[in-house]
Amino acid sequence: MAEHRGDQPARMIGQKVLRPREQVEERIRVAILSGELKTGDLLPPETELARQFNVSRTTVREALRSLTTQRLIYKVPGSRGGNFVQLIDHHSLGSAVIDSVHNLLTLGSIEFTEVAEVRQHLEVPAVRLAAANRSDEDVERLRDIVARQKAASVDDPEVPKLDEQFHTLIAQASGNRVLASFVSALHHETEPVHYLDLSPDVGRATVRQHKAIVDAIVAKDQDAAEDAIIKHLTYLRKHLAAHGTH
Amino acid sequence: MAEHRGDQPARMIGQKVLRPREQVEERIRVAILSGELKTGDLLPPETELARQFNVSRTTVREALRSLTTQRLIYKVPGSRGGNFVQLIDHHSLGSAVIDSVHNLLTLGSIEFTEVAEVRQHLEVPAVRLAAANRSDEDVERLRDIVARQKAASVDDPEVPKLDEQFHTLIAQASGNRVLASFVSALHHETEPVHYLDLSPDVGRATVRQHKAIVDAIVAKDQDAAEDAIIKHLTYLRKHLAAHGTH
DNA sequence: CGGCGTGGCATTGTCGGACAATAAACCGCT
DNA sequence: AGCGGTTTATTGTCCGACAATGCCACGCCG
Repeated sequence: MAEHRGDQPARMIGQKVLRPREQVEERIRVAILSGELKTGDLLPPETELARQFNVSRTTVREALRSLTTQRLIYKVPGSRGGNFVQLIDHHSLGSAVIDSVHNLLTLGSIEFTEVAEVRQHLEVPAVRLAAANRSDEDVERLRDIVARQKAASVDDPEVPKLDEQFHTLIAQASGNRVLASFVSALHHETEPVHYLDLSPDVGRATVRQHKAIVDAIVAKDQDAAEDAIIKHLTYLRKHLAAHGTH
Repeated sequence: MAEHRGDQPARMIGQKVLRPREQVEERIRVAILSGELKTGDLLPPETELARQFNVSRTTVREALRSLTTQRLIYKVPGSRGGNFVQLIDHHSLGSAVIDSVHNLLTLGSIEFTEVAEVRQHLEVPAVRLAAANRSDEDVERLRDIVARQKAASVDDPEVPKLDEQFHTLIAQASGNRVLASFVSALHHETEPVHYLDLSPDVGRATVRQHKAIVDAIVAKDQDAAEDAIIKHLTYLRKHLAAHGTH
């Protein structure tokens, strides 16, 4: 182990030269993705990693910074701190989509309507699958949400959050985690607008439509669920366009 | 400008303390997302940024490393190199989805079938929109792809790439860039399997079905397009299950 | 005159070491 | 036993230096 930096001679031709930082980053990434390092595991201290890889702590830190931004690890300062392996589940996909869509929207590289359109197209299979695959707990959670929506007044700041939870819950009940992540993420990015034009009438209608959707899911009636969600989405779209969505 | 580091006293209560790296990163991010810095623009050298922000180059570099990982900038070493503002369009969304889905699949946090299922659900609205919104150039490109697929032999290494291009082109023809990014990304992650069991018979049938889809899109017949894609997807699913997808 | 190596130069990449900031654990005083 | 200061392990930042990179200009040579 007396090898020193800078010795990658006589290797396969055409092999791209990897900078030290890239190699360190890749080695740690592979260790995580292969399961060698599991969720919650604490990596060795940066000085120790630097010693093991035989690079400077600066290089190790750049690799760790990149992995942190990729959400593969998270950093905790302090005595018992360190670099921990981040939990990586389907919510990561949702976060990634949210970030990217948010950037694209503020830059004007995509239109708001494109996001909303995709979300609506995803919600139809989501309710159908939910009606097919829902568990009893799903039903319980959905009824709870609808009850709280009925109780909330239209100017309650909780309203948008409840609506997002409602649609997210349905997507989760579908049993397809990719679908759930997409619906949740796209809903998160399209929600703020709903919040604007919310009259008591619209609020009551929304709750009624939500209830119809839940009833269909409870009855495991896929066609009824599809009808209900389409009515709901159509209703919302109408009451958005009326408000002038720039 | 004689202020020195470390002086953030007497500020709004509850205001989270931001580390220097976070502040630098945020300032640059805002500059990019606000349009102050445009695609292709060259940032000042790291030493100059360090001087302007009154932090060390190390800190600037960590901020830039994070922004690089987020694909907001890219770095070029060398004399005329520097940190450039990355092009941020809807393809960024596709890349983000690909990366995240890939991680989740190799970690076993999501199932392959979940990804394939969502993709198939998205392809239906994609062909319908394509039939409605296609341009003449879209038609040209699609016909070109199908022609090349017909010409290619089943063991041609181009086959998977052509299939991905075909489905991606349809999604692009829909006019919805979010939809196009999703379909393209999910297809990219689910394609390798198709590649396995590919007999000449299946190859011919695939080309025939592709042609039917294109014909429907050319005719702007949404219902026919939906029928055709559903037949195609069903056919593929059957010939995948037969092969035993672990 | 034109190609081509070659050395200069600006910039990023890495190094090494020091110190500051952080936060948990420890210890001692009451 | 509670409380507060102190120790300690680790990440965060600073500094200065040098290596690596890759464009550019210049000059050598054909």
